[in-house]
Amino acid sequence: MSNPLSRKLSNIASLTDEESQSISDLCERIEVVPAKTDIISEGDRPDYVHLVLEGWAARSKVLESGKRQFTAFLIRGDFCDLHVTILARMDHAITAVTNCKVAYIPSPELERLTLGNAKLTRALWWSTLVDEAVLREWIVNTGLRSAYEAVAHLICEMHFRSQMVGIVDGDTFDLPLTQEELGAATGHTPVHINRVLQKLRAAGLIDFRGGRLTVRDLDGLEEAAGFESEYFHIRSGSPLTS
Amino acid sequence: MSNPLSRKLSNIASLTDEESQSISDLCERIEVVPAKTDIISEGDRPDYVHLVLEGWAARSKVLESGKRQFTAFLIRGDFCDLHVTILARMDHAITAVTNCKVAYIPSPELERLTLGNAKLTRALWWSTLVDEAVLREWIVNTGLRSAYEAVAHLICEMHFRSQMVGIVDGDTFDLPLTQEELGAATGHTPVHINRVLQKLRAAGLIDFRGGRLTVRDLDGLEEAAGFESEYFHIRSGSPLTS
DNA sequence: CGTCGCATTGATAAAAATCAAACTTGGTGG
DNA sequence: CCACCAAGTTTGATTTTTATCAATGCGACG
Repeated sequence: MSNPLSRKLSNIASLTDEESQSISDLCERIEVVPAKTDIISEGDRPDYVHLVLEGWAARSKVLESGKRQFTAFLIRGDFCDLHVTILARMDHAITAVTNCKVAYIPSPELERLTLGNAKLTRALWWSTLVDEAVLREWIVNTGLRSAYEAVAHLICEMHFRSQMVGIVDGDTFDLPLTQEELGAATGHTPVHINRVLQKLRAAGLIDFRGGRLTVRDLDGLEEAAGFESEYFHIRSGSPLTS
Repeated sequence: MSNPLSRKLSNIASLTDEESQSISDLCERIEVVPAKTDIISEGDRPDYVHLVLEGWAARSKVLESGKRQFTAFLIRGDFCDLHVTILARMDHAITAVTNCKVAYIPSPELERLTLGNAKLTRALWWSTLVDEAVLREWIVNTGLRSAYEAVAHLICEMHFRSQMVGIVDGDTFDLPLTQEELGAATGHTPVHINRVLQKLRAAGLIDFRGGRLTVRDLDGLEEAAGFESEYFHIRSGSPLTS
C-alpha cells in the first residue's frame, strides 16, 4: 500500500496485492518538478498521464490581466490529466506549488491495466467524479460563501483529502500555501486572506504557520465552513466515515 | 442528425448513420419534467442515465441557509449524470429551469454501445472533459471576474453551447433565466444582476427580454467577458471554429 | 381589473479590494 | 555571528464593489 494511488483508491475499493503491484509498476518513470514551475503548461499536449506522488500542485488559469485563479489543488495520489489525451491541448496549466515528485505514466499502459479490470476502472471513474464534485464545491466557495467560510472550507477539504492518503499527523498536516496562494484559490486578495486567517485563529479553530496547519477544533471548523464530506463518496465502511 | 446528442458529438467526431441511429435508439424512454421541479434530487441513486433533449436544467447546491448556487446549466444534448451509477448517491440536485424533455437511458445499454466503439467512447469522454473545463471556467467567473464580466462570460458560454447544438437563430437564442437565476449561477444578488444587465445593454452588447437574448456585438461581448472558446476543444475543422 | 412574479429604482450597509507602509523571519554571505 | 535581504505577513486608511432593505413599476394571465 505504499503507492499513493493505491492508498487513495483503497478508500473505495479493496485492491488485491496484484492490483496494488500493477499500479506501482505504472509509476516507473518518476521526475522531480521544482516548486513554482509548470508540471504541464497551458497549450501542452501531454504524452503521459501525470500522477502526483509527493508535494502539492495546483491547476491554474491565468487571465490577460495577469491575475490567476487556482481551480484545484493536487496532492499525493492525484492525477493531473487522466484521459486528457482525448483533448488536443491543455486549457489550463498545472503548476508545482512545492517541489513535486511526479510519475509519468504512458497512457497505453494505464489503458491496458483498466481494460480488463472493471474494479479498477470503476475506482478511477470514482476519482474523476470526485474531482468534479470538488470543482462544484469550489464554485460554491467562490460564489456563495463568505471569505471566512470559503477559507475554512478549503482547509476542511485539504484536511479530509490529506487524511485519505495518510498524510495527516494527529491534527496537523501540510498546507504549504502562502496567503497569496490561498487567495488565488478562494478568489480573494492576500490582504483579506490575512484578516480571515486571523479570525480563524482568534476563534480557536486553527493554528497555521510555516506551511503546517493544526486543526484546533474540527467540529467548529466544519461548522464555520458548512463542510460535509459526503461529496467525496467514501464507502461507508471506510475508516474515514466517522 | 435530429438527435441532440448526435448533433453535439458531431462537433468533434464524424458519426456514421448507424452510430447516430444507435444513439437515437438509446433515447427510447422520454419524460417531460415540468419547470422548477427536480430531474434528480440530492441523495438520489439514479437507475438511469438522464439526457436533456429539450429545455434548460441546472445543477444546484443548496446550503443550510437556504441559499443556492448553480454549478452548471444543462441544455439539449447534455447528460445529467453520465457514469454517476458509480457513486452511491447524488451530491447535488438537477432542477428543470424550464419544462424539459429528458431521455431515461438504462446504463447497460449505454455501456453496450460504447464498449465496442472507441470513437463513441472518446466522444463521450470529450463531453465529460468539456463539462469539467466549463466548471473550471465557472470558478474563474465567481472567483476572479467582476459581476459584469461574469455575466458577459456566462452569456458567451451559453451562446457558444447553443450554437454547438443548433439552437441559435441568427444572433438570438433562448436564455430562459430570471435575474435571480442568473445570480444563482454567478454568485450575485438579483438586484446586482439587474444593474449589470442594464450596463450590458447600455454598452450595446446585448438585448435581453422574455427569456430571449440577442447578441448585438459579439466581439465586444467576448472582449468584455474575456471569453475564449478554446476550452470547448472543438476540432479545428468544425464550422464553429471561425 | 386585480394579482402575482419579475424587474427596476433608490438609499444604505457590509464585504472585500486597493494602496502603502512597516514588520517578521528564514536564509545568505561577509 | 551578525548584517542584510527577500519573501511573506501584518497593519491601517480609503475606495470600490456588492449585498441588503424597501418600495415601486409593470406585464402576462386568469
